[in-house]
Amino acid sequence: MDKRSEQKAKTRIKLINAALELSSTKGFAALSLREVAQAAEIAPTAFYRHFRDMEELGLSLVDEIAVSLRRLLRNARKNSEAKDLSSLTRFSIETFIEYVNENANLFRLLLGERQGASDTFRAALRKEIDLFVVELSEDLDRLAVMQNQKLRHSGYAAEAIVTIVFTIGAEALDLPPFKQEALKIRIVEEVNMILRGARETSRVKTKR
Amino acid sequence: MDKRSEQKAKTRIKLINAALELSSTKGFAALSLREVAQAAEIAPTAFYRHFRDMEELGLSLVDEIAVSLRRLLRNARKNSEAKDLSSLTRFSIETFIEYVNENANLFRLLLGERQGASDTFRAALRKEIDLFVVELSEDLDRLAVMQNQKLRHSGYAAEAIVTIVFTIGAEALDLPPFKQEALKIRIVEEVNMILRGARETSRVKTKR
DNA sequence: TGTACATCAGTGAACGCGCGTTCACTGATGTAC
DNA sequence: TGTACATCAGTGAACGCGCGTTCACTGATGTAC
Repeated sequence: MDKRSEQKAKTRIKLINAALELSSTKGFAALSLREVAQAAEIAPTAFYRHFRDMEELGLSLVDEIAVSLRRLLRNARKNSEAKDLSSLTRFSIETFIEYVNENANLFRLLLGERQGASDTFRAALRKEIDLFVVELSEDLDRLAVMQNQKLRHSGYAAEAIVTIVFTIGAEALDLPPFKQEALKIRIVEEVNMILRGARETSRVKTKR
Repeated sequence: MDKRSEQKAKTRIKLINAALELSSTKGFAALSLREVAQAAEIAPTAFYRHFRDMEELGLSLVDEIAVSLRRLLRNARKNSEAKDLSSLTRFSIETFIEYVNENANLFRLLLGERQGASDTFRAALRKEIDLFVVELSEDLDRLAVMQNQKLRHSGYAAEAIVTIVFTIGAEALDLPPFKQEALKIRIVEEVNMILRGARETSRVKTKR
């Protein structure tokens, strides 16, 4: 690869990381172009070689989130075979919390700007979350078949689970590790509650 | 009452409303003291007669939210007698969506700053939401007794319900009224799912 | 009631500062011959 | 390979602007006698 474009790519990444880091404390909306440039160790004017303005940078951050979410899903699935539903749930939630800790800034952005940010920004984030819900919904259906069970409304169940896991999981960001264990338990309990509620108890269905 | 303090109170309310209105489009974090003052039609310097800084104003907004949430709860309870659980759920969620529409700006703030805002701000919001969860949890227990049912973990159920209703309900803010009906159905389905999962099917418990 | 003084919400000028953006530039890297 | 020119990521000065905050002030309202 070009030495020139290689260097450019590096600077771009520095900008993205700087924005990610700064946004985690004060929120993306409160960032200035100049402070991001400074944190990335370039002159403010060089910013424009990479992004038209802060909004465009923001959309790149959403892309980062998207890539990262897909990686999360892949990891969770990789180990999802030959397990009963209950330990799979537990395992997936642990994977998730781990991911949240490793990508704290990305995650804060994902949840923090879901409301309040610009329309474009908000829509882009919504799209990624919806995608995630669809994927989970398909996984739930597949699992149900494997376990000879039926789910009503796997779509609703998936949406409810994602909402719970993301929102409560976000609290992990403010907690010391030793308190995260209790959080995991809460999430696991609530997700199991949803799964139980989504299951068709065949006893009710078949007339005896 | 003092004519002077009466006037002062009016100006204070103007400041609060201005901040609420402005924050709904760009987020509270992005507001400047001067633009809030201008929207409230006072000189920037008069701001200091009411609040030490923007953070203090923010905490007053949280108070507004708190008052408003309590009013919501009271309304929902007022009509909660002599109804079966399913129509009560439906009714409560309708009350809630109505409330969200009427207090759109307060609600946007409540959800938007849950992440990302300053620590004080975030903690204050968390406290209000937790209070709400506790109240709902007690209501659920009371209802279960009335209906001769048992709930496991009414606390978890309440937390899951509040998370779902608030988060999905927030989407109502971006929707035209005719699309809100579908949203309500989604919320009702998901809440029922949680309630179903929380119910102890006595068949499982008693040994026949 | 009238008068003299105190209070205090709101004003307007002024300050230094960081902001986003423009512009002409530099100098290392890339390309054509 | 060497040379001459083109490209373009990053620079630094400069701009006008809105920011938060200070300060001495005004004038309506409140209070004491």
